[in-house]
Amino acid sequence: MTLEKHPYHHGDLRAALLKAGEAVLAETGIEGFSLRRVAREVGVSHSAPAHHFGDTQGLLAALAAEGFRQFLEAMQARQASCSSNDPQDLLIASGLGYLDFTLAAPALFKLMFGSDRVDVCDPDLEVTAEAAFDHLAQDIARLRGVSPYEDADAMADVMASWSMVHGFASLLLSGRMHPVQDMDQPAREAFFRQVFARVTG
Amino acid sequence: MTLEKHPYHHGDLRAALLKAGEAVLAETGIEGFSLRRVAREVGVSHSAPAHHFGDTQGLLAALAAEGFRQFLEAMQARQASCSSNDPQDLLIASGLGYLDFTLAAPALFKLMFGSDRVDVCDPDLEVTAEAAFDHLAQDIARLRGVSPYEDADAMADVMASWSMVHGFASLLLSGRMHPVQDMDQPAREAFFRQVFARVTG
DNA sequence: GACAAAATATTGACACTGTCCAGATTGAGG
DNA sequence: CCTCAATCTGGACAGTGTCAATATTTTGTC
Repeated sequence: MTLEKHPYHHGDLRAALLKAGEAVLAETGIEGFSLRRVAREVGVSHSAPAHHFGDTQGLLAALAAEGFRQFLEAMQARQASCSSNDPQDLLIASGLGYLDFTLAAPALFKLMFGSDRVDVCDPDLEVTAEAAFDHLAQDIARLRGVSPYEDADAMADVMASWSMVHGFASLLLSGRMHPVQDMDQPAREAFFRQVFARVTG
Repeated sequence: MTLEKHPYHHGDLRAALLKAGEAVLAETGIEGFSLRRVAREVGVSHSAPAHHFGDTQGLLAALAAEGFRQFLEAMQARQASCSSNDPQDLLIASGLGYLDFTLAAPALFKLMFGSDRVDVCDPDLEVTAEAAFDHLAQDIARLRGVSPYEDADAMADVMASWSMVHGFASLLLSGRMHPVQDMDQPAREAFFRQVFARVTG
């Protein structure tokens, strides 16, 4: 068979669907997302994805899980490029990584945190989401010298920090925070530092 | 004609569609929302809504605008039932109203702040959203003694407060803030007060 | 009151969607 | 080699949004 474009078995269809799915999601947003479109993109029949992800919810859950991995990486990357070792600076770095991811992959972000269209009970998704939360918890642990899981005040710090950065990011995406939207990136970061410092400063 | 169930002209179809639309939205969520379903609910042909709202985006924009009105009312209601006149207490009351609305109409909240499926440029929507924002701005003006529109620090206060309460509400809805989710209402309110106080306290 | 114009609602069509089901193709283990 | 399970295809079905053509009613004007 010289034409090897369409072997009956794709080889690694699951990975290909995830990759294409992410692209489609970024292009069309959650509402325009279509399982058939993803299959078409990969060059496979419209009901092939079902064998790997069940239904649309399943694929979106897998994408969300992948999103949480990238999300964690974004926070870690900002911390890695942070010269300081001050716990406060490291927390802020996480916040900036949070924002980086949000702005880089808005549709994915909305999927992870807002959508009714994803199976929230997916085990892999729960694990990766928990890992991202844990990262923030450890930031606070380093800052307060006590684990949030053992100290209610520290847990309140986690919730406050999380709410602040998440609200900031969400409002930025929603298109309703006009004053901040119009800033360029450096100005926005400076503003965010100023705002974020209130909660832990 | 003795049977007056289906007069050709509905009378006030626009209002009926809005009402049914809100119910459908609450029941099925944004992703499951269907224009035909709303029309069916009202007992009218599947393309009748087009004459009043154009397309789905149009109806959803109108619903979102209506949502912002209720949203503002929820904040005002909490303030009205607030015995204190302390600006700080009034701000917190707004925050609690913010939460009230979020928990009472989660789908509407997501529509107003998160959805790609609503026409963000709808004039009525812009006005009502602005009015809600203004309410918060006045809370800060009262607290700081200067208008946020004329003072950058006060505007930063607005953004910080808004981000905090919005993040708290969003995370609560997202189902990812487990520690707070499991609280009953009084405990959650107490916790929110504690968290929210950090940003303006 | 009569009649044209505009607003309102219906019906049918089209392309698209997700999901189910029966069948075709392939790879792996006995 | 041969069976069996995994994988993939193609067709079917009900549902969707939106468009265009048509029907009905109200409104404004003479």
